Parts: sequence; C-alpha cells; structure tokens
Amino acid sequence: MSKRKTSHPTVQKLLDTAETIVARDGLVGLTYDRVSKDAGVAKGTVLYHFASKEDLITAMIERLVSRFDAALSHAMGSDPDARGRTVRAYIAATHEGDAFTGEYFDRVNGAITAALANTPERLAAVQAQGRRHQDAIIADSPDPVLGTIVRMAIDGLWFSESLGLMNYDPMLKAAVLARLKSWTYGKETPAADTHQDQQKGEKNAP
Amino acid sequence: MSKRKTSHPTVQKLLDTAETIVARDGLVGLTYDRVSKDAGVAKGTVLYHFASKEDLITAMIERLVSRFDAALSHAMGSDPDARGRTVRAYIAATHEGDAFTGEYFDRVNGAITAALANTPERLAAVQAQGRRHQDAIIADSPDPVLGTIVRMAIDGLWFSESLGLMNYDPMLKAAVLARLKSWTYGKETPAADTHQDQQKGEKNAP
DNA sequence: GTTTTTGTACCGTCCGGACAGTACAAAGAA
DNA sequence: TTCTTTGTACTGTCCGGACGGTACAAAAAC
Repeated sequence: MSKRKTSHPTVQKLLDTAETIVARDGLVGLTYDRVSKDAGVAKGTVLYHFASKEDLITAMIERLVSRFDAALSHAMGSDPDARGRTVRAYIAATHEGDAFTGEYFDRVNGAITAALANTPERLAAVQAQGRRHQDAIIADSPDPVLGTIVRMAIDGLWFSESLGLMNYDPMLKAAVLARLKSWTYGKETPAADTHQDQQKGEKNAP
Repeated sequence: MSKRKTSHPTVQKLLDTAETIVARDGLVGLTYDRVSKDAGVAKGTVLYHFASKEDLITAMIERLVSRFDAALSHAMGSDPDARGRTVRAYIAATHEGDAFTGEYFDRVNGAITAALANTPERLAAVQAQGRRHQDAIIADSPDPVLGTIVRMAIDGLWFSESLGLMNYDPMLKAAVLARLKSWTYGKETPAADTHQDQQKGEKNAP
C-alpha cells in the first residue's frame, strides 16, 4: 500500500504540491481534495501513498529535516577550519545558501514549524535533529556556551522570520550575522569587538 | 453586542477557559462547544462575546501581548541601571518571573505562537510589540548589535522551549543566561582585550 | 502479474455561525 | 408609586457545508 520508497516520483510530486499549498494557505488549507486536484491526480492516489493526513504531514516534516541536514553537511564540507565548524555551518545553512531562504521557504517552514507545536507524534524527528546538532556544536565549539548562544540567536532570528513575527533591518541583521560568525572561531571576546563589523553589510534579501 | 470591555468577568472567564483548552489540545481543540461547556455557559454566550472564532483568538493574543509588556515594564522598573535595561528586562521577563515560565505557559505560548504563523490578521499586535521592543533595545543598549543578539538568543530559546522543539541541559541553559545577562551592561566585561584577525571568515558567500 | 492509478459514490462527524427567544435590571413616563 | 420601555446578557437549537476516510471495480503501467 503506502510505505513505498520516498523517492517515488509521484510521492515527490505530492509532497511538492502539499508544500505549495501549505506555503500559501497554511496547514488548514491542506486537504486531500486540494492536493489531488493541484497535483493532477485522483484523490485515491493521494490516499494510496498517504493513508492518513498525519502520514502526509510527517513525510513533509521528514523531508524538510533531511534537506536541512544536507545543507548543513554541505556547508561543513567546504569549511577547512574545524573549530566551531558546526555552528558556523548552522549560520551558513540558514543564511548563505538559497535552500532555506526566501519568501517561499519562510512560509513553508513557518507553517510546518507551527504544525509541530507540542504535538509529540510529529516532533520526534525534529527533536532528534535538534539534539544531534546541539551535541555537534558542543563538541567542536571552542567555547560551548558561546556556540550555543550563536545557535540560539540564529534560531531566534529564523523563527521570527519564518513565522513572520519580526522584520529586522537588513543592515542590523548583516551586522548580527557577521558578529555571530566571528565568534565561532573562538578568539575574540564577544563584548570587545564592537566597532568593526558595522559596515560589513551584505546585500541579502529583506 | 460584542465589543465590550475586556475586563468583563465573563470575558475573562472565557479567555481563561480558552487558554486552558489551547494549552491542552492546541488551537484545533478550540471550539465554541468546548469553550462553552468548560466555562459552564451556553454556546450562545460565547458567541455573544466573541462573534467569530477569530475574535476569540485575537483576544487571547492581545491578552498575552499585554501580559508580556506588563512583565517587561515590571522588570525594567526594578532595575536601577539604565544601560541595556530593556534587553536585561527581556531576559528577566522570560526567565526570572513565573508569569511566562512553566509547562502551562509553554504550551499556551507555543500554541498561540503557532497560530500566528504567517496570518497577517493575527500578527499585527505581536509585530508591533516586537518592533517596539527592538527600538527600545537599540535605544538603551551600549552595543546595539550585541543587544539584538541577546534578544535573538532569548527568542530562540523561548521558541524552542514553548514549541517543544528542544530541551536544553539546565546547566548549559543557566550558563547561557548568565553570559547573556553579563553582556547587557556594556563593554566592561572581563578580558575585553585583543581583536585581531576578524577577516578570516569574511569570504562572504551570498 | 504485481504495482500503481483512476473515478465515483458515499458516510459519519464535527464545526462555525445564524437565529429566535428568555431573563432581568435600569431608566424614564404616568 | 406603578407601568412601560430599552439595552444587555445569556440560552439552546438548528443547518449547511466541509473534511477525513472508506469501498470498490476496473484500467493502466511497469
């Protein structure tokens, strides 16, 4: 019946469609009818691959988790400096690639994040990922507390943006990211380097 | 009809009830029937005070916003040091009082936060509050970028906890909070010495 | 010949909201 | 005082519609 390979083209197409719907209308807009119509398949086909709506949502979550892990690995792979590599890749994955930036992904991630809130069944994969990242950050950060703070700040920024709660000034945001990144190497004291990263502005999308 | 004073006892009772429901079952569990039954009033009464479900949700959000502002003001009022006062109060309000801590409020805040995701109609009050806080932080922080980072880190921690995404080790968390707080006073942090290289990681990718 | 897809008809449930009506108290009118 | 009006608070029922999921027979596709 359903537990087929996730690489199945129809499965991917359905997940893409579901993602688009969720990005536009949120989780409430996600119905079998809508998915089937938008994907151009019969409703029965959607049911065939995803026996319940929870299955569909879970699959979306797992795909996002995998994608982020891939982006993280990629960023780590191209970083020659081992110290603080994980948390630096964390910054890169969320703000330097294009996989997890932009309006569309903000909306998708926002909606999916919202769908996670205190729903233990859905949280498992994400919690595991969070713990894994945290362990890795602790392990390779010269200053684990500082590394954790960087991660939390990135999280805060990410949540605010994907949920649409805050809109930081691009210049300020660029300065924040530059400062956070400089901390990952473990040499400076956070409160000391107050003057050099201000004009380090990047173009970065609003 | 509906637009009565929010201090009306029945209104408060209904909001309390709605909050409890949301804390237990999330937003999806919030129905007129449930609220009326749990509050011990007729369904019509709920309709009388909240003409639509959106009204009810909006009222819950606004009450939470007010509460947080009150907690922030309170924390600021008892802080003699003007430098970084806002962001320090931000830390205190989220981690030192009991108004915004604990399992119950994590669940309420998580569910409500989730309900905000990219729904412009509901976001207004929260966005305004976010901007207000940001302006205040910028205004009284000795180092605005650092102040913003502290705020973002607090946000990240707060989101992770209230959405149930992460569970940080209490010791680590305490160390993080202590470090963040120490930064709020300005640059007289210990060992504020050298700031050399800094361009080592600035090969900017985007 | 097994997997995948289609198409349609259907069911039970739940929910938002409309609505008509009751209870009552305060404010005038007599 | 007594009667009438008016507005507020609250009640309980009802309905249209949507949605998740079932059932199934049969056709493609691999």
